[in-house]
Amino acid sequence: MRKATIKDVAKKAEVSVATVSRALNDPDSVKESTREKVMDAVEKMEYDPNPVAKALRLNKVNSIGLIVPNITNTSMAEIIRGAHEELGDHGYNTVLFNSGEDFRREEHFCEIIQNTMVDGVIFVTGTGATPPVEMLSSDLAACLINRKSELEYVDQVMADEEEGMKLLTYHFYRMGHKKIGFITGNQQTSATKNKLKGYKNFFENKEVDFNSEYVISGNWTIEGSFLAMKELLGLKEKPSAVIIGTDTMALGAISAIRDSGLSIPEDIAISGFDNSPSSEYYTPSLTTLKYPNYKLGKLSARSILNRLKNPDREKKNINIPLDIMIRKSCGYRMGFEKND
Amino acid sequence: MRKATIKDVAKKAEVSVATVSRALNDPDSVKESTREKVMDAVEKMEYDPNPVAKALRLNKVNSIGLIVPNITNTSMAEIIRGAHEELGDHGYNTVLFNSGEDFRREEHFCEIIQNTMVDGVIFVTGTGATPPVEMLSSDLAACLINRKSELEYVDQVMADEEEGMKLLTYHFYRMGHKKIGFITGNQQTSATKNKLKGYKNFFENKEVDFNSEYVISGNWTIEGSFLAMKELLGLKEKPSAVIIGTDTMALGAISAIRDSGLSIPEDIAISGFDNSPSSEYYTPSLTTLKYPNYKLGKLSARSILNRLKNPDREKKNINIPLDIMIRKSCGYRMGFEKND
DNA sequence: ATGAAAGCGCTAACAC
DNA sequence: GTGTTAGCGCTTTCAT
Repeated sequence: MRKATIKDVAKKAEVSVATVSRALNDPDSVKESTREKVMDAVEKMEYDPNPVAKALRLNKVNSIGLIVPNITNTSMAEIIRGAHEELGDHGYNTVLFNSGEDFRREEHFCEIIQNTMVDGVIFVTGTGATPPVEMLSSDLAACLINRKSELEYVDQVMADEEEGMKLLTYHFYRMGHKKIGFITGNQQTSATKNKLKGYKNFFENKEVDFNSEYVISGNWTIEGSFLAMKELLGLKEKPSAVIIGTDTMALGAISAIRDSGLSIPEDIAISGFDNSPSSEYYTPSLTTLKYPNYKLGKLSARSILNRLKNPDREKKNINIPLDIMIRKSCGYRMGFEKND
Repeated sequence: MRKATIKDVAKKAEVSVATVSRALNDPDSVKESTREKVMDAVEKMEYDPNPVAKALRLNKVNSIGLIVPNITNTSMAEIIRGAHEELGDHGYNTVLFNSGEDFRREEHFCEIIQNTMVDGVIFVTGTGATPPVEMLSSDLAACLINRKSELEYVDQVMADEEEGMKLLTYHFYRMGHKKIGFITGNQQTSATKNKLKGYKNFFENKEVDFNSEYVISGNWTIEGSFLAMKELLGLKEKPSAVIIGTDTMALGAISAIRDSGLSIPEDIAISGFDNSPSSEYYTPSLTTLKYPNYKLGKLSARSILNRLKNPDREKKNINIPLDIMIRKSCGYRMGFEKND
């Protein structure tokens, strides 16, 4: 049988279509007896309002596009999960676009999304170029995850590496460490600069002094990190804890410590930074910082929903602190902090 | 500026809206000069046809819902990737629903999807119950992945365990094995029955005889498999190759072989079945069968697209053979077969 | 080859 | 509290 329309329901309930619409969308505005008649007819005819007609009328489809570089990647999956959940909780659907790290497909998506039924777009960017958000018509709400954009109407939510570094440093401080070293990546990069900012900022508010001898570049390689750790270990007052800029570099630092006959975390406590999948299996397991992927997804969704409600609000930049992932290498024994 | 509509374009191009529509959707039906005028206006006004209006008029939204139990799972991600790609190639969007293995949410999705702008639904089912497809209004095309349904209008695409088992048996046969054992799971289950069918079917067309001594239940446990392998090894004519019903059970079989002082694959070649993530790291790495997730996604999309084209076609069941994953435990040395 | 107009199913402004 | 009706933006029949 043909799907029932509002007209059919109106006829059956012997009221006008307007009343049916009201009974459904604003029940209090119709008399109870009428409402019951309508609901009865709705039930009997298995009436489902046509979402397309509604969308046309209201100029609002209740869907958000989500463009990701690679669903296969588990961090990405977490982002999607977070965004999807938040959107769903607010009655929005998630329209997925997977570019497979292909910039041309990303561009293509930006093009076709104009002809797609979405109220807004969340971009998750991969390692590649910044997505061509400029292509987007300005009446589409947009939010960027982990990328910046100068566009005034494009919100962004990012993982806050500076804050993360502060967190890590403070964590060691709380455990009694006063001499905390830092093996950086390439110091020219903004990633390293941000971390350095977090590291330095920490000292400003503590009685511990910043010591430039404790900051050495590991040059983003395992070997570089090995050398850097050796250098730290050669200091007359060697640090009792060292933060290493990436989990991979930590591998070099670990072997340098072993090489010197020291043990982790007893003689020296360490942490990595980015929670690579294998860091859990290092010996000892590596304390590190984890991208809050689920939260990134969730907050980006919230952000775009807010912009939809208030299109003219000013650009919003959200920075999410990274989650600290406490494992054995930092010597903390009080159990694990919870992470999502 | 307000988004341009077809009316605006018509005015600018000094033609009727009908002509604009035609110029866009059926260019050959308008005079070249007119077409150019129209296209010019379209360009200038940055006109994008409103997809919602189009959808209302054509009663077709060009989107398919994809309900999955858990995006976080990598097999699921592959399914999504396959489906999304195929849908995209045919101009369809993918509306994602992630139930998080929660049956209540799955039910909820079945409910709201009636009020969602999709032309059809693909269900990927997890370990839980069969999704409540009966709830779906029959004018929504539906396709099930890895589950059966009696409903006449619901297509299904499944991984073909029987065919997979045949593949595996044939693989050993090709390598010269005549005595091929099979350690099954619980023999009451349909999964085991299907595999057994594949195993037996193989012998029907070969000069090798089926030998019931070679089929022993490992009872789905590591210990059971250990015992089963011991039994096979104790046969006067012990098999030279053994297929084990699950990768996990293979662990028991492996230790039984070691325990008997035999080595894999030199003395006895083995394979597992389901490509568990760790099977690659067994010693030796385990030859096994892999679910063709990407293909499952791709074919389910194709299936639903076909049904949309031809709503009255008869129910279609697609069985996809599992991909063989050749590693060291089977003794095959000619390189790896390709897998997606 | 082109235009006028109906209508997809719904909501909301207006009238009563 | 309820009905009438215009109109969201598009495609398509029917005329011309």
